[in-house]
Amino acid sequence: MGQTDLPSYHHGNLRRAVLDAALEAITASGPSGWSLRELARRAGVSHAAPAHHFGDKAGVLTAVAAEGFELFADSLERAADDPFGSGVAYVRFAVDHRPYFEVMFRPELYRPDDPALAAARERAGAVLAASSRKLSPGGAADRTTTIAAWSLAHGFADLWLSGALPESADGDVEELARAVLQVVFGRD
Amino acid sequence: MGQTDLPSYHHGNLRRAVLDAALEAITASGPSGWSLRELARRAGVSHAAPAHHFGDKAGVLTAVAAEGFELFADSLERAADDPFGSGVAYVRFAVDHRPYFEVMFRPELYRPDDPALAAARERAGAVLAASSRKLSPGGAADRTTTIAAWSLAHGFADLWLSGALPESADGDVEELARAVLQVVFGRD
DNA sequence: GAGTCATCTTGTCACTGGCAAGATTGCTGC
DNA sequence: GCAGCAATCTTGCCAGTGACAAGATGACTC
Repeated sequence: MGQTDLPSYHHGNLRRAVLDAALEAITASGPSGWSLRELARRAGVSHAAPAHHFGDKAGVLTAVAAEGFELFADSLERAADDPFGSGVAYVRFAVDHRPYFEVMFRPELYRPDDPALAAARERAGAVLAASSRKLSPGGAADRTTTIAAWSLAHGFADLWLSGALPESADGDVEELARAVLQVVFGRD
Repeated sequence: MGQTDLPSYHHGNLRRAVLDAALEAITASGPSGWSLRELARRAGVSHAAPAHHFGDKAGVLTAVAAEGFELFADSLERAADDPFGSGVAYVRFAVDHRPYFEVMFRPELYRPDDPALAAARERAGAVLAASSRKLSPGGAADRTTTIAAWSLAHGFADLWLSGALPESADGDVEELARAVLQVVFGRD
């Protein structure tokens, strides 16, 4: 019985543990309602351990945003055939991965020029642009239509998450999202 | 020469001074990038003075949100005749009163059940609802159209403020907003 | 099994939020 | 014109936080 579950000096995967703790904390109390030391406690390490991996609090949020944009790009890619489906996927991502979404579009929280983050953000942007290109193929209004579609999905997601829509309380997100997105995307 | 501009014990209008300092600080570094003590220093009072008026940090942000919703309702009222104009006013408000807007739709930052705030929020909501009622008069799709219009304006404003739109760098907000809003509001 | 280096700990400092107790001053009634 | 009162603001304090420095531990390599 030599081997016990005594905590070893080296955690093994502290980086992931801190990120997971951060996601939980953001879910519970927003992107600023927690401390680095609290994440350290949740991961069972000393108060200064997270700093080694992330530098500071902004470093943690940068990593969260980067991972978020990667997952976001994945989600959008799976629906890239169809602009309407991309819109639904946009809203679904916001609701299903709320802690990521709450950080991603708030660049003052992290370091927007971080290379890994910038790459992920641009990948997501490219997928989004490609899918919206199918909305109004060749037309001169391309850019305007793209921004309108993006704004609609983004605004709906943001209003839903903030609880501004009374429907947030009990309604079904996807059902309402489909009806709303139809207004611009013009089909079912 | 008896009367000098020596700082008196009583500030005179500390509440407003702290609010103004908060608005400046939010403009500079977001709704969480500052401390109560910093606001006190800016207002030239002791570190505990703001607490008397606002209780704590959430109290300051509650007051900011309440004032924001009042100003927001005022802006929307001036454009209430016309749904399209309301949409433009929505975006204008977000851009012209950015620090307010950045707090208003983030209820985890303040106390959403504060009476003054709730009243202001409901006033703004009522103005918005009244104006959007003119969009699709009598139709069954009323609620959906309303949410779509709201989402479009809100999403555009949020994306613009976050810098997600490349156009944020140099373009003219109102021009682009008008073009984008037209997609749902369907006129110029 | 010695050297190397990433990982994690301990210790520390200035700063923050929030509370308690006291000082100052405007105001109200007389 | 002044006594008493209540609002306003101050000083002092404490636990908790972010950030840094220096040292301990152990995994990995040759």
